[in-house]
Amino acid sequence: MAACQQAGGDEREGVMRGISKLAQELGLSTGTISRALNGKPDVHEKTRRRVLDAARQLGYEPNQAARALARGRTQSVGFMMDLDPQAAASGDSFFMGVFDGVHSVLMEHGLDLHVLPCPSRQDRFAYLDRLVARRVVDAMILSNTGTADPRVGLLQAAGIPFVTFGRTKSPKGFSWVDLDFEGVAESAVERLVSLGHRRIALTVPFGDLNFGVVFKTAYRKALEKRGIAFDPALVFSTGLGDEDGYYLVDELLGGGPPVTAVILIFEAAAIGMYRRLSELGLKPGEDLSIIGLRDELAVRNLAPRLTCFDVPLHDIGVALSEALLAQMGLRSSSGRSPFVHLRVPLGLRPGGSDGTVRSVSPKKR
Amino acid sequence: MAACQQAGGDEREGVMRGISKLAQELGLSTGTISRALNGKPDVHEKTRRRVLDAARQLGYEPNQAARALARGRTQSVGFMMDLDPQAAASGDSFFMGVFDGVHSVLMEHGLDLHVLPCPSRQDRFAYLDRLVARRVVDAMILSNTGTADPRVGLLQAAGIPFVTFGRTKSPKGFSWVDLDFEGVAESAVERLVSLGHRRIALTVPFGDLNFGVVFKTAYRKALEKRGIAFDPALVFSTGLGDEDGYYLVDELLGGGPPVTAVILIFEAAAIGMYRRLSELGLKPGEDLSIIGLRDELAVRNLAPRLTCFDVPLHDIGVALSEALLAQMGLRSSSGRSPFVHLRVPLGLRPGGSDGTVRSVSPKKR
DNA sequence: CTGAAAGCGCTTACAG
DNA sequence: CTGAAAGCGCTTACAG
Repeated sequence: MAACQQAGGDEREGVMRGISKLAQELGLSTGTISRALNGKPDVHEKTRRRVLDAARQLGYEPNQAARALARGRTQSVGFMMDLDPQAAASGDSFFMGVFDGVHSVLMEHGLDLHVLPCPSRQDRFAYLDRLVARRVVDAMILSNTGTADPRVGLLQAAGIPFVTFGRTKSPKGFSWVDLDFEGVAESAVERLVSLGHRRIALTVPFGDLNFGVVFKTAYRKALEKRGIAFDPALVFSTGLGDEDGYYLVDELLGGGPPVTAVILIFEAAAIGMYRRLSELGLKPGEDLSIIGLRDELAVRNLAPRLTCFDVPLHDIGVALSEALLAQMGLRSSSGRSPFVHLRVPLGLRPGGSDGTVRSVSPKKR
Repeated sequence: MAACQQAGGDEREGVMRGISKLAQELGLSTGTISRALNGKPDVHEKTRRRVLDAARQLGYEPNQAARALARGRTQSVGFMMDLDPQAAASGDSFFMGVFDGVHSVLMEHGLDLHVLPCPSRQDRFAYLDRLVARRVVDAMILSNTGTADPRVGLLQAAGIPFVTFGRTKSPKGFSWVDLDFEGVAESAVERLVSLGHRRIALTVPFGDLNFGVVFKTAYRKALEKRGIAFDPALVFSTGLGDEDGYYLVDELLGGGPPVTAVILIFEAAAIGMYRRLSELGLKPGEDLSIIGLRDELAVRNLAPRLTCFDVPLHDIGVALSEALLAQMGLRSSSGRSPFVHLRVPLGLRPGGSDGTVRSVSPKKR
């Protein structure tokens, strides 16, 4: 039956791919197909319907690479996430909720979200540089911003729309969304001072993360506003783990005039603190007041319950993508400035881990 | 000097982009540039060096879309992750470690990793279908496999190399890596039985996740092997939250002959269980023995320490990408079968949450 | 060893 | 309203 040469429509079908197959099938040019599919106005309604029907039936979707090349944009947004091994180990689900929020907004604009995980052993700048040079995405969301984050300049120079989740030292000239560390510091200090505390410690992250600086500055301002001198000796760096809190307790209580309260940047430390306090026969909320940052599963079973803050992850994601859309020119920026600078307020969730001050007499170890 | 037509190097530079700019700069054809950059053998070593130097200096990276279109592959791998709001809320950092492992292997083969988060409100099949049809990535890693997961058939039909993190009901014809739930069930049951327990409950996830079925089957087998009849009334479905454990306690103790031990699929439930037991004046490890699945931060501060298992996230990532490389033909499959079926063993971490059985007389509520 | 040319699968002015 | 054609920025047989 079959001739030795491939001939006729059937055999050819296998050869044509993508839009040209559709075109052949419908007896239309690829240009018309493209216009119909992309909702261009100058297509006969009947033609458009035929095209749409056929496309659905054949499961046709335009090839991403071809479309991106022709259009000069990929229609996708990258979210760069650090694969910090410490973060990975510490039950940090911070981003899942954010992604969901980002996605919900991007979808409406036909944009895809690609999470681009930067391996722990790789340089963040180099990783981003390569992505940008290759034009893998049209726009970027950066997280974990450093105090002076060179990635910002890279993206600016490349002319890629972007928004950061977190400020940098000089937060002008680009859009960012960040947690309202100022508000957190203010309400935590306010709460502790009103409970009678004067020696209030603070923990900040190791390394060059900008929010450590922001948090410290806000804490200092909140203290001084209430006539309490800032004491640099009361600022401690910690990691994300619970064990950081364990050792912190001795540092807090071991020195000169003991600290009576502490505000934690990484709430997981509270877990270790409770443990160590218990060993010392001391009680959180009585002998040492503790306020954590984020209410998350890992600290939710502490007794007494940890006083901390609600972080609206989904809302943060929404805010990030809306700021980004404005940068991409897909949404009119609401204000006079083209840049969004948004500090997301966190609501305090009072627990029992902070209380009125009382004289502590820790056992010297 | 300049004719009315654009002429000379300078004016043109702005116009030419990418490889042709490089070609012009060096006085070579784009073909030669391409071959030099891609390490093809038939390029003069001196030429190659010139090209490589110029590329580095100009920060040239081939445009991703153009390259993908020309080559017919994107050189990137997708990792589909569900943005389950429940998972997001429950501190699930499970994937970060896995990503890092995946990345470490893919890098060596010049492959990029794109995490493709499927929004909670979107259908997983449709989401994947679109990605595949658009040829966004060359290969896929799927997670959270359902009992009968239609995504497997989709990928098979499309001829896209893939591997799943998790089995399905019929785990033939494709590669998967999964936790060794059989080993977990066996060693948990073994441990509990040797402590004298006979009424051992099990929790499984809600919904159609395959590992629930696998876990239950393995549990049943482990029991029967020891002459203990399987009792379906002792299998409970729970979610990922700590509160699931809270209510579970009453279910376990409230019925007929009380359960003396439970094996948890989601260890966070232990948090709620400890809380509820404490309210009832009962003690984990004494009045009720508990074994959790994964050792994670959220359960690490329980006292007594929860008996559970170590999950080697990074190794899992490595295994996934190696299985995938074999599918992609980038690595010879070691065995006779082209498919990898790997159950990753988990090491037991003994804690104090399980102990010898003793008669429990819970207060009736 | 290098260049000229075709082609990857789309989109988009440009004619008609 | 539709088609023919050029072009997006690469890669890769094919000549030479």
